[in-house]
Amino acid sequence: MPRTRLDSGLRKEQILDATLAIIAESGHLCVNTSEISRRVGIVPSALYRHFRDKEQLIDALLERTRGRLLGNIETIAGRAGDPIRRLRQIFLLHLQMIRDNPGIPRLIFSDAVAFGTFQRKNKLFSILNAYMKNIEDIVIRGQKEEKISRDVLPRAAAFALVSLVQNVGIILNLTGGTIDMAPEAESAWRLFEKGFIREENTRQEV
Amino acid sequence: MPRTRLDSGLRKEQILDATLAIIAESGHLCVNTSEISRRVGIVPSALYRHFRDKEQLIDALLERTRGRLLGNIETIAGRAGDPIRRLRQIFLLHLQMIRDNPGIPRLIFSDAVAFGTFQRKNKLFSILNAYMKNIEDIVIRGQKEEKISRDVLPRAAAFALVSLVQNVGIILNLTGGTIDMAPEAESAWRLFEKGFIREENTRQEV
DNA sequence: CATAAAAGTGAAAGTGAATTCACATACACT
DNA sequence: AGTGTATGTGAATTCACTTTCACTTTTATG
Repeated sequence: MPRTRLDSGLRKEQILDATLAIIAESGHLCVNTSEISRRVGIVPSALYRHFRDKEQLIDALLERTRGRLLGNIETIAGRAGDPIRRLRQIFLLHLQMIRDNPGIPRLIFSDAVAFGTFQRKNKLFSILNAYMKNIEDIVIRGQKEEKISRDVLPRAAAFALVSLVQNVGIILNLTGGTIDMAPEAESAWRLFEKGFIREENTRQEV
Repeated sequence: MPRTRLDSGLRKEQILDATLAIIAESGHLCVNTSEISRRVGIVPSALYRHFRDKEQLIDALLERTRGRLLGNIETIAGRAGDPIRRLRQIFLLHLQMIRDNPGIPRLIFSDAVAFGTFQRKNKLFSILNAYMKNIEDIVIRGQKEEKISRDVLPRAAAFALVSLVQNVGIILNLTGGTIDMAPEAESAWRLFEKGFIREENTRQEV
């Protein structure tokens, strides 16, 4: 006997929230229809009113995450100001995001996604690329403004940023939130920044 | 009718090899008894002559991997010579190892492991720690020898190295080996190295 | 060459999860 | 109030595994 009925739009959001929460807590292996529905307060078969199957549910979650992830970065990337500072802002913002939504890196890099369909792998890779592209653009502009050394490969900088953030997420997951390597990551990023600064600037400053 | 019979020790190795190969190709989600046994050339139930259950099989694989991973690094870490060069050797060695054995990072960071039993998570984390400890020690010795800046947090350097290597592995997995970010990783590492060098050294050189 | 232990086999039981379907009911709209 | 539709339910189905077990067959060894 149905207690309450909800508009499918809202219910979908609830279902995606529940799924992300499960991934955050226990990994995608623990995502199953009964656990999702239990959290939402409906019965497993009711899920199929809102999603064709589990695959489509995961796809929807990935799509929603994509929007949130890229929306955030594009706001900062578009800002004016010192490029090195902006890079650091993005770096810190995403460390924060990982802390708040531990399910996101887990979703993005989970095997469920990595070894889903061809399409899904592509979508995932396109998210990663779009993300890196934003970072590269900042580096390139910084180089035009003569603030960042021409020696720096924009893609390498983007790669480094993503790597550090991601590894914080992985270790957070691995240790169940016990060990937070964000300080190490920040410290590592500062080393990177040293490498960014233009030689001429250094000489002028010293 | 059994075609050939093998000593359990050899058969175990075969089984572990097959399992690692499956993980490399398709991720741990695709590890199942029939696929493993198919590759080895036996029947699923025969696996139980060699391992109590699937859990124990994965544990054994993890244990074997641990040995190989740490054995390699300790060889280099123990060597004499310029600490910055040694760090780079370790970095490059592990990029190579990932290329040769794409299953290893996948195993180490797969959810199957991360969300296995408490013990398994601990074992995994202890591998990571042992790995990082080796790197930290090199940095610390480098600082004593006045070759690496005291500003560098040893753990941050270890974290950075692991992050870069790991992300190469992840993207390799994600793109099915199509995209190899090792060059970006190497380039990023060079930026790090700039941060390592002692200020005094820089001033002397300039 | 006899034989016991180790390794392998195939069938079947047990499990848990995804999905389907016929049926029930809350809600919006008239 | 009456009605159609979207949402929810619970039982049943299907499926892919894992694991057990009684039975073979190989192989090493005395």
